[in-house]
This record gives sequence, structure tokens and C-alpha cells, in this order.
Amino acid sequence: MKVEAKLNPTYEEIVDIFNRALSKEAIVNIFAHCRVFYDGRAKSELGPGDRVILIKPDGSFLIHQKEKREPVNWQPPGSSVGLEVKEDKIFLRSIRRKPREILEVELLNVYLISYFQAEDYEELALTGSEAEMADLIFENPSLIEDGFKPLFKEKPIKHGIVDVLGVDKEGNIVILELKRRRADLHAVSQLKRYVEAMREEHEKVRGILVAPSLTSGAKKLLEKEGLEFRKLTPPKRGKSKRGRQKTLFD
Amino acid sequence: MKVEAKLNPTYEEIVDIFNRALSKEAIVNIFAHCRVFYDGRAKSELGPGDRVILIKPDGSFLIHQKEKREPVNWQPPGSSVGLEVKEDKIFLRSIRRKPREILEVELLNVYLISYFQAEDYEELALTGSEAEMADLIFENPSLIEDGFKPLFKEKPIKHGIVDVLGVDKEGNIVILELKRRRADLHAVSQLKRYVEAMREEHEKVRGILVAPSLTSGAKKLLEKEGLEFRKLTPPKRGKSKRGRQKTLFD
DNA sequence: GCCTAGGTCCCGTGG
DNA sequence: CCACGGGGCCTAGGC
Repeated sequence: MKVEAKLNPTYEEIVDIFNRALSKEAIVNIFAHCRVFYDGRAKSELGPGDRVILIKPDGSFLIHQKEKREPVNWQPPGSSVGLEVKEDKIFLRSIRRKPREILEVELLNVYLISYFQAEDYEELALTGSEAEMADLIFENPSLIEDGFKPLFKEKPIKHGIVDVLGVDKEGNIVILELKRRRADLHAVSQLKRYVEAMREEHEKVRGILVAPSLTSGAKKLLEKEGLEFRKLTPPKRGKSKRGRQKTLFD
Repeated sequence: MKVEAKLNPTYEEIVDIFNRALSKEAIVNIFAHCRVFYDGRAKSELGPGDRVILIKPDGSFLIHQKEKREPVNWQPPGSSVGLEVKEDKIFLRSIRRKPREILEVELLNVYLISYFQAEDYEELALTGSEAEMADLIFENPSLIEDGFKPLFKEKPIKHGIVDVLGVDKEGNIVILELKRRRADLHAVSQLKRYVEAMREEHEKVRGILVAPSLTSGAKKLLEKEGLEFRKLTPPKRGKSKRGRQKTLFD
């Protein structure tokens, strides 16, 4: 069976279904009243409450409360999960090596256990990333300024990796730091770090922050440091049939 | 009912259960073969495949493939979800305002639809954060160095917010940048930004990066910039009954 | 709302 | 394995 679900399962049914799910490399889904303990890079405790538990065949382990996009506790891919019944208590335990981390869920009551032997061969096709900004600039350098010549993408330098490295029409070295969204102080610091590293070995180096907009603080720091800004919004390329927007927004 | 689940539901059952879940402010969980379209800050498409869909009463919307900790597509809290049947097709649609983002799921086949009216009044108690490193330093300033006096936490300065600001026994201003994990180039740039801002208005300013360890690049840059490093690991405080570790690791 | 920075960030990529 | 930086980052805390 590709999918199985049991409401209010007994301990035996939980063990049975869980093991069958594991052997099928299925995604396990549990609605439970539970407590959660985590110890690893940090350490946490979560008292009794109702949560949704998702365990994937790659070892990913997610515990979701009824709010927020983020799981309240989790384990990343590569972790090993196990189910243990002892002394009338039932535990899910997930262990990760390197760094060693343990996630322990005490299942106080299981409302539903289900699994899904999911088949999926598709990968996400996403557009509008920083990488596409770089492509756009290489295709059309005048978006930065007249006479700009981009030379490298993702170029490693002394203290970091520059998004785009090129020269302007005067022959100055130009470093671009690209941001797909509004650029902040962090982005300016990053650009400054690259510019200073290049200035150790070259005469004239310009730094340009390329983004759709700037935060107020970023603007202040950028100006103080003599760095520049060029407005550019990441392109959304047509990855699919034309007219997708229409069906989406209809 | 707190929980409901239906295997291989008809269109009517899907609509029925989905609406009941919404009215109960339950978490909706769907195992489906589906396609996904997203348009907003970026834009994406995901071809047909089996996924787990989780919709929370706060508007959070997650689509999980069988691998990775991260949802392949999602909508954050505050989004509005709806179910629409048209022309023998069934769609889940979630809309977010500000920024405007649309997530559309075409349900090609629903293997299981379930909901869970979760009750949860507990919040995560977590220890081992950067904030606790700051507390520790205020309690025991000699962890930084003999004679160090911490004065401010999260102190806003010209270009950013300093983790800890204090003075050393010579009266120099000392800026601490804390990292709960291995500190990288970014951390050094951040510290450098604060130190340079403070040096505009004060004579002697020291910058100390406080972390359990440093990346190789961070060490190089730190030394070149004349900044300092103090090794400190974030404390895991006993937030619960003593001896938790024992049960966890047994 | 904007800004700033942390996160058990996760994740991909390159050395 | 480490290092580096992006992300539709998300989330929290100030203002």
C-alpha cells in the first residue's frame, strides 16, 4: 500500500505502521499529544501539547505546532530515527552524528498515524535569484553603466568571494555585490570587505552594490565609505509556457 | 471531532473536510499528487509528483517533498488559503499581501486528507543561544579578560547594534561580537564595522570576537585587522529538572 | 511599517 | 571534511 492511516492506534498498531513505513521508505505523519526534548548544538524542552510530526525517508524530522512556518523542533536529513516502547511509554528518537544531536519525542497520545510512499522525480524550477541578476549583467553590462565590462562571477579573492568582478571604461577594477532584495548594512560590510581586499593589490577599485533598493542604514554607510549603488531588480525569466501569470492571477 | 481523516476522498469529500477544518481552525494535512506554482518575491514551478501539504490555521502553508528539512514551496503565516474546484480540476490557492505572493497547488490526486484541531499552550524553552553568552559574560566578565567591565547589551551605535559594549582595565572601549557557533568572515566584518564606527568618536577602541572557534578565513582577517579573539562556548543552562541529559542519552 | 541581526538556521558549491 | 555566502530565507525585537 502506498498510503495507510489509522485513527487512535494502539501501541501495537503504532509500532506496526511505523515499521512498515520505514521499510517502504515512506513519509511518516503523526498527529500527537507529545513532549519534546532536544540536545545538540543547543538544547530545548517543549511541554505537552498537540503537534504534527513529519518524518522523511532521508532522516529529516519535523515537529510542527499550529503556528509559524518553522518547525518548533527538528532534525536535518541524515539523522536516524527509531521508535521505542518502554514502561508503558512510547518514544520517537532521532539521532544525528556530527554534530551529535538527539531529538526525543514522548508520544502521550497518538490521534492519527499515517504514511505516504511518495514518488517524486520533479525538481523546483525557480527564477528571480541573485545568480540570474549576474547572468543579466553579463548579458547586458550597460545595466551597471556605460562601458562596464564584467569579467568574473563568484571570483575568490583574499577575504571572500566576489559576486561579479569587472572593469569600467577607465580601466578601474569594479566589484559588484548583488542582492536580490533590499540591501542592508550586512551587504555594505560585505562589499567593503571585498573592496578593501582588492585595494591591497590594485590602484583604483570601485565597489557597487546592486539591488532593488537600500535600507536607510545601508545608504548612510555606503555613502560614508565612498561606495556606489545601482538599482536593479532580479529578473523573473519565463521558465514555462508563456502566459503562466494569467492562470495564476485569474 | 478533533481529528478526521479520509483515504482517497472524492472531490466533495475534499471540499467538505477542508471547509470543516478551516472552520475548526485545524491543521490540514494532505497527501497528494500535485503540481505547484508560485509567484511573488521570486517565481517557481514544480511538475507533478507526490507531496505532503500542511496548512496551519495561522495561514502558514507548507509543501514538502520526500527529502530535505525545507519545504519545496510555502507561504508564511498571515496568508489566506482557499480551495477551488473548476472544470474537473481542484486547486489550493494561498495569497499573501505585502509582499503580494501567490501559491497555487493543482491537486491531481488526493491520497489522504486529514485535519487536526491541535491544542497547544506550550512554548519552546531553549538554551545555548547567543543571548545566554551575553548573560554569562555579564555575570562573569573575567571570561573575557581580567578587569573587563561590560556596560551595555544590544547597544545601538552609528552603523549597527553592538552585542556587548564595555571597557577594559585601561579604560579602553571594548566591543564584543558574540557568536554561538564557529565565527566566519561575516562575523569579522560585522565586528570591524562596529569598531570603525566607534573609532570615529573615541580614542582607543578594541574589538573582540567571542565564539567557540573561528574559520580559517576569519582568523586571517581578524589578525590583519588587529582584532582579537576569545574562545567561549554558549552555556546550556538547566531549564528543567536536573539530570535531563541522563534520560536523553540513555 | 522599516531596520537590524540571530538561527539547533538550511542548503549548494568549491576546494 | 571545511569554508563561504545565498535564501521567496524566517523570526524576534526596536522604533
